[in-house]
Amino acid sequence: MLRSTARPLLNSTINARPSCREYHLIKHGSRPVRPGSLPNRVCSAGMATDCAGWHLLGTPREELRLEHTLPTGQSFRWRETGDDEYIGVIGQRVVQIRQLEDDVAWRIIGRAPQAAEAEDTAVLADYFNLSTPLADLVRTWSASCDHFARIQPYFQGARMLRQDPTETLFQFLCSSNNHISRIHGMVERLCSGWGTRLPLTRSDEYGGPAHHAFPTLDQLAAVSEADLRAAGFGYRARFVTGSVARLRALGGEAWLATLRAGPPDVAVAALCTLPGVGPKVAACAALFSLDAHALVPVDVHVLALATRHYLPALRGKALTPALHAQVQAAFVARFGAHAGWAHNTLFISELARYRGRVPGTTRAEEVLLARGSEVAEEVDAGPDACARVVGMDGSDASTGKGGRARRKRKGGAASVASSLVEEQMELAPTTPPQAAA
DNA sequence: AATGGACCTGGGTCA
DNA sequence: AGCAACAGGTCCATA
Repeated sequence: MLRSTARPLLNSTINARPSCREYHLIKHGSRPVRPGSLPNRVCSAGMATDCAGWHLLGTPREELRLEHTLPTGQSFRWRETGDDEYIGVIGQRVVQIRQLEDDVAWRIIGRAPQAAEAEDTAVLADYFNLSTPLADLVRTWSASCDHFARIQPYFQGARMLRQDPTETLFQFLCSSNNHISRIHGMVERLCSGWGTRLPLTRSDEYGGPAHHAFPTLDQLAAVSEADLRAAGFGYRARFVTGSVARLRALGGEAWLATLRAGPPDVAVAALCTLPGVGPKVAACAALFSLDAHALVPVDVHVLALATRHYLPALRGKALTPALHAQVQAAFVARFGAHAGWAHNTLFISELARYRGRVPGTTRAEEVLLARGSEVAEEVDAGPDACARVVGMDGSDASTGKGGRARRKRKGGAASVASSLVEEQMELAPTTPPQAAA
């Protein structure tokens, strides 16, 4: 279990507001923490008017960064409510959570009656998988993979969550052939429509929408395919009702929970018997909720980075179950028992919204693909010329689907050129961000 | 065993 | 301003 260091937070982060300078004792795990050290961000105006209820998770930045963990596609239950601040639901609790300079602060702003306050800390620690030390793993992975070592400093604290199995399964049942913003809405409608509402306990600072627990299987059993279609689920409506029925026949939530104890391949095989669940969705559910830390959900992004860095022979091949297994094996061979965690950091670095954060890697490729052969000649001129071409000063705004579409059309030539640029850029020194992002 | 198409919907791109 | 292609896949029907 991670433990917070005893050192006070930086003076510059201390809030000067009188209401926050009272000596509340903020419990952190079994240890009280002097709240005089509660930083500005926690007590800032506009949200909190006092320090009551806030706790520290005890996670330095290399262990947990919210921006790399909550909105990056593991869970669709969090809403960004401010700069590095989120509100979401963990089980029966509504949680407000904020990134601090070198820790994370949280408090419960709503809960079901049966959710005991005494268990709050344990629930948070479990959800954030705090028994697994990410920083140690990162050191190991960085030693065994140059590419990982290069991109990781830009994506610190990308931690795997340990979510509820039922909730995770249905979230990712919605994810097929879909995009994140829409999945978020679908999950939200599922919860608000059929989940139990969680009463707010601190309504003084919160004026947002109501929060709901994820519906239980019994609650979901009352939902028809027509209901779901009306709620915008499209063809996935049938997957949801079908999986609900089958799960209930198998033993419901309790059956799903037993998969945590068994081997990952058994869990994946079991999940794949559910309608709408294929290798990718099963791997997501298992990695994000069933303690299957070695599993790697192979989607188009992961396949792309895998062929680029580990399995060049697979370039251009279709993402079949057999290929999925090959990529999975390659990740385990390289990253070991927590390959799924390593994959998570690599995956984030491939996302469009984060592309370009690492100088000379994914951004270079993106721009190269967008410009095609025009750039290829520059590549031959060496890293310096290449850096000019790809706009290392950030002036080039070429991102998104355009590049992807062109990649498909350009086919092999662009791919070859892209790896060439990457090779060149790997030789160029990069300057990772320092302590601050 | 592998490949190709269909499938709902909507936010972001491009002409 | 509209539109088409696409999105963090899965299922089913074919050779």
